[in-house]
Amino acid sequence: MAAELPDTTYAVLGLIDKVPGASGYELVAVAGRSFAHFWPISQTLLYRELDRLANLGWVAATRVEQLHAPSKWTYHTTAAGQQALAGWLAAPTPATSSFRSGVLLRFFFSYRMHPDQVGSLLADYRSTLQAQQEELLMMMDKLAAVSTPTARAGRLTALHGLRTTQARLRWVEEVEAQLGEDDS
Amino acid sequence: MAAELPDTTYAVLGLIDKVPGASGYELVAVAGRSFAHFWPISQTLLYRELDRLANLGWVAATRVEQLHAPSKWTYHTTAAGQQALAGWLAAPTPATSSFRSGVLLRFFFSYRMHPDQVGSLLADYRSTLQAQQEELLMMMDKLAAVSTPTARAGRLTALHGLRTTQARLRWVEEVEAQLGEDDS
DNA sequence: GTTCCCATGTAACCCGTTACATGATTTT
DNA sequence: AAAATCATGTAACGGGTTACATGGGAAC
Repeated sequence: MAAELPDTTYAVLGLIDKVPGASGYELVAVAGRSFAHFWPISQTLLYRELDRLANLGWVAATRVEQLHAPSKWTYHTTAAGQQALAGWLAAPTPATSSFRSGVLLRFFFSYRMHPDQVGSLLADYRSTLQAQQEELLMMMDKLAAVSTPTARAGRLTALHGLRTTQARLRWVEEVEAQLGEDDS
Repeated sequence: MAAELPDTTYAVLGLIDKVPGASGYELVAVAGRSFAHFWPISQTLLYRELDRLANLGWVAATRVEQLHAPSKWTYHTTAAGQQALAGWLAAPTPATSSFRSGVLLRFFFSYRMHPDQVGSLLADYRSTLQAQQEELLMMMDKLAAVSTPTARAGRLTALHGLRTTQARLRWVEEVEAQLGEDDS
């Protein structure tokens, strides 16, 4: 019986299924632009998964020579790969979700900080959230122009991030208001 | 120059500073009840950090014999440990935050699923979110009764989780409504 | 008398990261 | 001449996980 594979393997498999004929280099870029917000993958890891998928026979690699750029490997899913992807999608989701926030961890110990340190912690958090928000808005804008099922799925995951980010921005304001009361 | 320590080390250090005289076993329980929502720590890892902190001289361990239970080690921060904690809190936060969601990853590939598979994916997601919400509400309720700075900090981090969870619940409804339109 | 709570630990694994290497081609 | 893009890879590390071991006292 085969050992269970990490979700990351299926993430890369799904990407190749979505963008057939792409090189590893291109897949890294696509991953960074698409699901990086809820499933980040580093370049090294993606290449490792490419190896694994090829060994499993789930993707096939083709060498492509280029004139104005170095040669590259391109990938596409095999029938077995598409079946594996479908099986993974059909299986019950084990609710694998992880969240770690350095900001919240520090805020949890904020009673050991000077009040203005707490202020700048929140201010920094707000600006990262705002940057995130703009990025997500741009992504959704770009996807709104396309009316394919894949674009819609991407747009809705971006919306998930946007709603999350907006709620957290409101939280920052809520907390700042509450802390402001005590300082006066 | 000392290698940089992971945030987890400071998380445990902060916990001991917050709950002095606790045993490793108790700290595991406290960590699970307090910052597990944004900084989960497994039992094994926490014990490893306890070792590290003792070796650093940031916490001191005391053996305590018990009559009706096995002997235990209890921990409290040293002056050096408190200084290290303060230094960590004062340093600029490198925005270490990571988020990985198995649900979103699958939803991103939902165009390869049957419509009712998407439906149950969302339904499952909703119930985990609702369970999370109730847990956070209970936590906030319990902390609202206490009016110490540490309780307030804990309550506000719980509020962060609550706002996040609520936004995601609204996202589920938003998405379900949008998918419902197409099925009819 | 089995199961739960207290209490600490070992072993093994591997996912994911950072840093670095290489080399050609194209743009500035 | 330098920097950016394309393209793939190696090496080393470590943080975090799961599974398991142990053992006594308490509770049901």
